[in-house]
Amino acid sequence: MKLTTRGRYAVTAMLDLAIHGEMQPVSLADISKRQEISLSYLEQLFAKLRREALVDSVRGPGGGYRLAHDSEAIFVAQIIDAVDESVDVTNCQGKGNCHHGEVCLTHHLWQDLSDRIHGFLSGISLADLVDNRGRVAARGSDTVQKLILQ
Amino acid sequence: MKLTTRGRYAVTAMLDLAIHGEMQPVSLADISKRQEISLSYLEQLFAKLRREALVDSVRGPGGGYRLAHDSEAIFVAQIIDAVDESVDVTNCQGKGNCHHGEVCLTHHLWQDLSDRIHGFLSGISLADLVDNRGRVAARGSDTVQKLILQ
DNA sequence: AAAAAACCAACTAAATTAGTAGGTTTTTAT
DNA sequence: ATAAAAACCTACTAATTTAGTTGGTTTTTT
Ligand code: FES
Ligand code: FES
Repeated sequence: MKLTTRGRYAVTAMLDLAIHGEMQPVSLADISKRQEISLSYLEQLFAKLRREALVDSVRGPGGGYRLAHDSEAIFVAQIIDAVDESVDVTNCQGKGNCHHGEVCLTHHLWQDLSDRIHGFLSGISLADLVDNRGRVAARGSDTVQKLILQ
Repeated sequence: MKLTTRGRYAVTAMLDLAIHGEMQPVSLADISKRQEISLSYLEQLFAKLRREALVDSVRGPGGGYRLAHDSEAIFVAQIIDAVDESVDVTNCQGKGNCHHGEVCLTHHLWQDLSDRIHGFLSGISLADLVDNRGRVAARGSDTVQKLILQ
């Protein structure tokens, strides 16, 4: 499993986009300042997010990035997948072959955990995070007032 | 989050102990052969498992390791914790201070995920894994025949 | 006395991550 | 036209971590 700064940065940056990008595109320079993430590193992450069609870019002055879909339709799992972090915790990438080509003793445990993590992150949209300022334990229909963030 | 080969090795080795250690202690040389884990690496892992009182050791020929408790009372989360892998996926180790000493935008998301992962692994004992050969998705009361493993 | 095992400390190679450097291209505003 | 703002692109680098190795010692049994 890889779930490190890279994935956290990507989700944070996308959330920043969801919050500040309603009217006009948001430049990476802005995100870099607000979230304290290296601009160049952000560029690398957004190259991947764009390849996976999670964001659209606008070049030139006044340009930046926009969410490619409604924030209700972008899920945390997609963002993490896009930047090459994997929530898969098996040794065999799900192939079930890490002990002489056979399933090892603990494969099902890791597979099951992986599925649960992915399921959890697949159920949380950027809109959920905006609504709840990241507090998702009691997520779903419980409507929390939109907070002006940052 | 660190959940890599080290944690998987530790759980696999403990499961091997649970399976083969009913009568006499199991040597690391045996586990090394059966599970194909470097003996020296196993020694390092078992030093930690012993420090956390999850196993007892018996020195000298015929010696080896034994579970320090019933397999019903040893949980996967404890094993992972013992070998210094952490299932914590926050950037702040739960302190909530990674953005100018304040909670960052995504803290609650990661905290919540961490709690769920830990909760999941805290609910699975070695006995569960022995019973189900690692298949824990429908765990709990569903009794599956004990399989002779390996 | 020999062998089997735990126990211990230090080192190493490989991989990965986060970040840097140094550009180019596109587009807008003056 | 020019300058500036931004995306876009490639390659490098320092630090960290991991998995594994080496070379022992101590304890206990046969
Ligand atoms: S983790 Fe999948 S077979 Fe071992
Ligand atoms: S992850 Fe905890 S404050 Fe940012």
